Amino acid sequence: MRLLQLHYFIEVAETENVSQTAKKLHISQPALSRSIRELEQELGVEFFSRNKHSLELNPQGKSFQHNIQKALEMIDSAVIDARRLNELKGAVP
Amino acid sequence: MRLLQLHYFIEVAETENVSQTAKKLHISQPALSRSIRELEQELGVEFFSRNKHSLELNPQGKSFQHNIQKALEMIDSAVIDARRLNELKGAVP
DNA sequence: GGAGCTTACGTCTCTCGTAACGATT
DNA sequence: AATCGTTACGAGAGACGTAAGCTCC
Repeated sequence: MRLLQLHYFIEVAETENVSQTAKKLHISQPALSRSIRELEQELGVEFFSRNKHSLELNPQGKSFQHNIQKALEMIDSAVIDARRLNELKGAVP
Repeated sequence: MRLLQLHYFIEVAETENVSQTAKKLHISQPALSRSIRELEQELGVEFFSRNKHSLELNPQGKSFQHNIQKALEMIDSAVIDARRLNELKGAVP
């Protein structure tokens, strides 16, 4: 499970469209399709209902989307907080 | 920023000892040392005070440790929840 | 001198993009 | 016929382990 895969998943979950998301993320369509599929295989969970032509987020996918989105936001905040503390370093007289 | 790097950071932050943590994680000492350093370089923040022989977690490091630990737990929970929903799939008559 | 962190280097795995295919509308 | 998702393959980048160097107790 890679961090980038999780970001990719969030974007695809919002649009339910790989081609469109690939353009937005500036990566190729196959690379994005593979990332999502490998994530599902590794976790042993299918997040999308596939009919060989389109994707639809299922209940597991919706749950995962919600939880992972919060986790990613938390990581972003952790970085921002650390950088802020780093800026203040030595600012106390 | 890799997910594995964050896990490594959490472990090293707890012990403040790379060698010991490397044995526990079953990776080499240099690989672990590099992972931590690369994480710091990428984020532009130093998490440890170094005196060329030992490490000590600084305020930025403590903040990051706390926040990232919660984020990683949230990711774990997200996976568990998704798997649970997957098991229940089709269980409703 | 022993314990600990870092740098150098070769190898190997993995990810990506291009190309080709199958399916659906 | 056109659009969308998936698979195949070659190339490039990245991560790890071994070996070597340097510092502190």
